[in-house]
Amino acid sequence: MRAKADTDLVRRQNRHIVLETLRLHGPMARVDVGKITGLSPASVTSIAHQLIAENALLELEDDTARDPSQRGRPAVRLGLNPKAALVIALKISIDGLEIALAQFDGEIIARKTYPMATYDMPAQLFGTTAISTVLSFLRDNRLSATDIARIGIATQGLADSRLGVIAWSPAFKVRSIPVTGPLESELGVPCSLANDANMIAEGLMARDRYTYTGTAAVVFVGYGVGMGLIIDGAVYHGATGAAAEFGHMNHVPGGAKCRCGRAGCLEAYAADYGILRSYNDIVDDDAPLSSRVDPLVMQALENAARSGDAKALLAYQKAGRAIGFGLARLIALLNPDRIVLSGPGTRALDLIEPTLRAAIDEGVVAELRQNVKIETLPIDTDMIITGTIDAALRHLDFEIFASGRVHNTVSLWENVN
Amino acid sequence: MRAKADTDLVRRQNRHIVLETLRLHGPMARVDVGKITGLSPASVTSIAHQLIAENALLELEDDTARDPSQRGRPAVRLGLNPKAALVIALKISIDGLEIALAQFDGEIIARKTYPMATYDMPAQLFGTTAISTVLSFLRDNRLSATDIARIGIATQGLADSRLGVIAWSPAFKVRSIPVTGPLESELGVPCSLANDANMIAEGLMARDRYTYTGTAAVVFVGYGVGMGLIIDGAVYHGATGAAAEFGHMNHVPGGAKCRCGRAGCLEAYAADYGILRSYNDIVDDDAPLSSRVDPLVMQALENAARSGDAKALLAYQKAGRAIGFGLARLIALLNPDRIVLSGPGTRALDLIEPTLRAAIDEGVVAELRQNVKIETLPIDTDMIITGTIDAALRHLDFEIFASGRVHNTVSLWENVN
DNA sequence: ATAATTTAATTTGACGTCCAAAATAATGTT
DNA sequence: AACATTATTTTGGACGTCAAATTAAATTAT
Repeated sequence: MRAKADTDLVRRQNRHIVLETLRLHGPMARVDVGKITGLSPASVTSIAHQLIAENALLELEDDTARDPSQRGRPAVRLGLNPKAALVIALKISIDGLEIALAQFDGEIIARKTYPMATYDMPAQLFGTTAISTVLSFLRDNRLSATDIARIGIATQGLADSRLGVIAWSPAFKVRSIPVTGPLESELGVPCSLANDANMIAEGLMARDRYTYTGTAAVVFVGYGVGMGLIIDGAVYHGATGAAAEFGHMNHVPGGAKCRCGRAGCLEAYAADYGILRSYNDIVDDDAPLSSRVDPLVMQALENAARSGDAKALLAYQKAGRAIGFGLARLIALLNPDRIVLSGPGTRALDLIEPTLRAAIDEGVVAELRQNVKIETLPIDTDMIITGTIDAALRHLDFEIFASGRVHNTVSLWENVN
Repeated sequence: MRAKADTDLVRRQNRHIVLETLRLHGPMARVDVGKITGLSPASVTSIAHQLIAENALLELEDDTARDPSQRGRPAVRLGLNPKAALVIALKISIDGLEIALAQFDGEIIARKTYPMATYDMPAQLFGTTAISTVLSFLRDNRLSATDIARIGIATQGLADSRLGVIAWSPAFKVRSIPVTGPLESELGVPCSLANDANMIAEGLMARDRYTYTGTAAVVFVGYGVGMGLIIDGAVYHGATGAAAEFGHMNHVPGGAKCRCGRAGCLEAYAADYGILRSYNDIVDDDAPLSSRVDPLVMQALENAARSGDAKALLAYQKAGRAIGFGLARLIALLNPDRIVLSGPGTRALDLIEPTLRAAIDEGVVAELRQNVKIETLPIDTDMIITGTIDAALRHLDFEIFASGRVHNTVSLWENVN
């Protein structure tokens, strides 16, 4: 049941859509905000007045884009105040921690990748190491933790975003690694943890808001197989925040052993290491190969397949069939309107696509199949970082609009300059 | 992006939660509505005044429940006006059409099952037959189509609720059967078509609103295997309204032939006819048996399995394994917090449950498995009808609250009496 | 019987929001 | 310099919620 509504809710909602409009379309005049949102010019004026007073918005001076033959009073464009707040994105990988610093307008103003031997770390050590790494990053940028409004953290594997714990990840030997707890208590900054594929979906939505309004599944194929699920125009996180573990959706009961400890996961057939194993003809119940495969090795395998190596081609076909049946199952269950294939693995799309499409046709009834658009998108891994930033900023939009009072951890213009 | 808000939205929203509260908890005093919704007594008075004037609510006279030692001015209970509107639920089965007539308060005041040889019908004939059946039902109840505010239709198989067409159903030999189109144009009543398992989920939510707030999957096992998916406290319909075809989610690529025309669907192992086929040892690529199995036959098979018939037991175990792996895949993908097993097939739960649970444990990583509650619920098939009514009434709540003006097809008290 | 007490519902007045319309501002055109 | 045009702000009315005061309708106490 929805909560009761009052005039306060009205203002919050309308402040929110003004912020969202400017974030989505970039700076524009008050009139244009009104046209897009449906708000009257009077209301836009009033809301903008508030948000400017709170330093969330700025009136832009540059009339460079102005047409000199345009009659009438010139429009004053409104834009997000880049200095309204700073957010940090953290990306956890098997061999390092990537940190990016972004302004309220989304511009990344600093980034650095720190080597970190995550795999052999005990569970408690990760938090303290991450804290000192972030602090060092902040020092290098002449900032302190109090200047940061929010930290978003993306990880491979199974993230329990409700508890802020990495339940399991290929980047770690151990399980149950607490992340947001130590970071929040030490740095005093609100943190959120999520799966990296979900953050790619966030990035995609930030980039192309009007395309992803219904239900879409974004598949990310590479060293692993991930998925971000967009349901009714919002990234779906599930009960504990671990949703859309497409890579560990079972493909064949009792099949190939997976990094996660189970047998027959889709990933064990379609991730880099799975394809390589197929090629090497290792029996299914062997332990999985080292989970990170050298890209050059994969490149060589692709070339071999393209130049007629039947065994190599078969390995890719097996991968395509696994992904295809996984998608067929997803289509039957969720009836999505769009599936996006992305990730480094799509370089070999010519090798896997025929069996992938055949498997979908074989695995799901035509009436369901025909309503879903399947497309390929060249998404670089950097979208994990940008998507994490987008998600953090959207959260701030909500905080700022929701309270009317700026959250106490949000650095206003005065604090930063 | 959400739409802009104004005072009109506030009233609509608050009218809606007042109606919803009364539908959920039954009649109560204005004060209590205020306590539950968080609205002030003044606002409840104002909203109730409007809704009473529109004949959506009534002040109840019966103070039977009143405690005579209760001091103070006696509370006047508000209740949904049973005569505010009438809705009809239609349930399409392979051999008949069930019709139920319900009041605005949800009480079913008439129902009848009409024999109808659906299976051999040409696609266009169903609509005209259904229309004349509904008209005959209405005549028997001294009503005309203009007295009906809404018709909800539930069907087995794949319903495209966006187009109002049955894409495919075991009740019909042909495909693409238009349903809402002919009914709406002939009767002049808004109609909606949905899958029967989705309507069971609607009924479950109407009964137990506070249990189903997050993500839950309701499995219905019987002559087929269906599923209703509740996501974020609302039944999920997917892009075309065909969502949650769990029964036709592939289990084994190239496996047993299914009624839908594909091979290896979960249903082909776990529905009555699938279990019977397993028992009869028919090779997988044979055509499926007749899709409706006599319950007595299934009863005999169950008894055989319980008294030590190894082949019969194996058939049930195969069914459990198919459902288990299907649920494992669903858990990996959606990370739900609740799975409900229901339907006539759960009579044999003792036979299928051990392999079902083993398959889940085998098919999904423990960290995901442990967060989902799996329970069994004795749901009778009648919940398809009641759930369809619940869904139709909730839609009316929305219409009434949304417009403030009662929809023109809604019969008010004056029209009916 | 009558007053006091208690609880429910309504009325009143203040406040916040949106919007239409009028007023003002800032430019180009004649 | 007056006019036309476009953007923004101001004004005043409509409508929502709510707190507080008032009214209503019962029981209990005297």
